[in-house]
Amino acid sequence: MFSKACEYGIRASIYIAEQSMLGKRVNQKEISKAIDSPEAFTAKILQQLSKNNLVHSEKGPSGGFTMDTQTIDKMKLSHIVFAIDGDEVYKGCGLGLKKCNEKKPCPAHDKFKIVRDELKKMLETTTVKELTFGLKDGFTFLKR
Amino acid sequence: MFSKACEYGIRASIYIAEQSMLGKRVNQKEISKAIDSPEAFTAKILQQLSKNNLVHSEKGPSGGFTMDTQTIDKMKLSHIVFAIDGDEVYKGCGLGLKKCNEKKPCPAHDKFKIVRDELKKMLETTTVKELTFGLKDGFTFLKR
DNA sequence: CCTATTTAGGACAATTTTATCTGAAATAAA
DNA sequence: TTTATTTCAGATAAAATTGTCCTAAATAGG
Repeated sequence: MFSKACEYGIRASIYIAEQSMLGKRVNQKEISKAIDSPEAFTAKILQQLSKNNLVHSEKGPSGGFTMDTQTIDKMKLSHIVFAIDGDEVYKGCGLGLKKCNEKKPCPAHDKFKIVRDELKKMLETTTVKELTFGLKDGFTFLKR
Repeated sequence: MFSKACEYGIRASIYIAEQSMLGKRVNQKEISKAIDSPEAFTAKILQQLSKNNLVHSEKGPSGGFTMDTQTIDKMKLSHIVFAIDGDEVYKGCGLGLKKCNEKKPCPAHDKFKIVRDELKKMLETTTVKELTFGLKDGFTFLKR
């Protein structure tokens, strides 16, 4: 559904948010360990998130990544997905047609529309913050 | 959402079904022209569909691909997707975890479940046959 | 039987995605 | 000021996906 980069990006964001709420700054190594992802590749994705102002980064010793309170409250999954994969997932044609729209739809247009709208709605309403809640209770997991 | 191979596979299947209902057998060249896909690559995908008994192929002059009436009536999108991409799209974890399930879910498990179930349902209930209906009327399109 | 046409199958090539490596820039602390 | 630590940026590598090419196998028709 999403690219590996996007999956890592979402997991990293959730982890950073969780740790930031505990007042903790985390670095690349910790993050990739916490979400079980390749370190260097994850670093690239963190750069992307940072450029898009979805996470805050600081260099130097005791540096690392944080997410400020405002962002934690506002950030939706759609922001991460858009920054990494774009909106093709829920805007593109299910059958891969370049110019598929209401006026000249592919045969499955309406069928896919329902699913894609559902996905879009989910991504746009789900906050990163709410996804952190289950973590501390040990109800949900970011690896394995 | 799906691989290119799968997108071409679905489009090809719809086209073959449509032509078969008109009593016409179609060959690789016609198919890739009709759905605007790379010919050799499409040939590979047709092989896959043929091996999975989703389409019928015949060699030699005046050979080509057909879909028998029974198959046209029964075939769902899920059959094509499964044959080419597998069931990862609607069974795999949205965040890419290998062992994500009800007992040990990822933070977004329930959120994704709604969407994936919707997708699964759509794929399992949508027939290739019904997708051909709009084509003859010029309401729907398989290319561009 | 011979030839032309078509699918089947395998090897190969190009592109995209995933992942690694190396050095520069920033910065905190000694 | 020096050193160690960290992110940033660019080059490179590996793997997967997408796409091509060539030959074999089947078969219809002359």
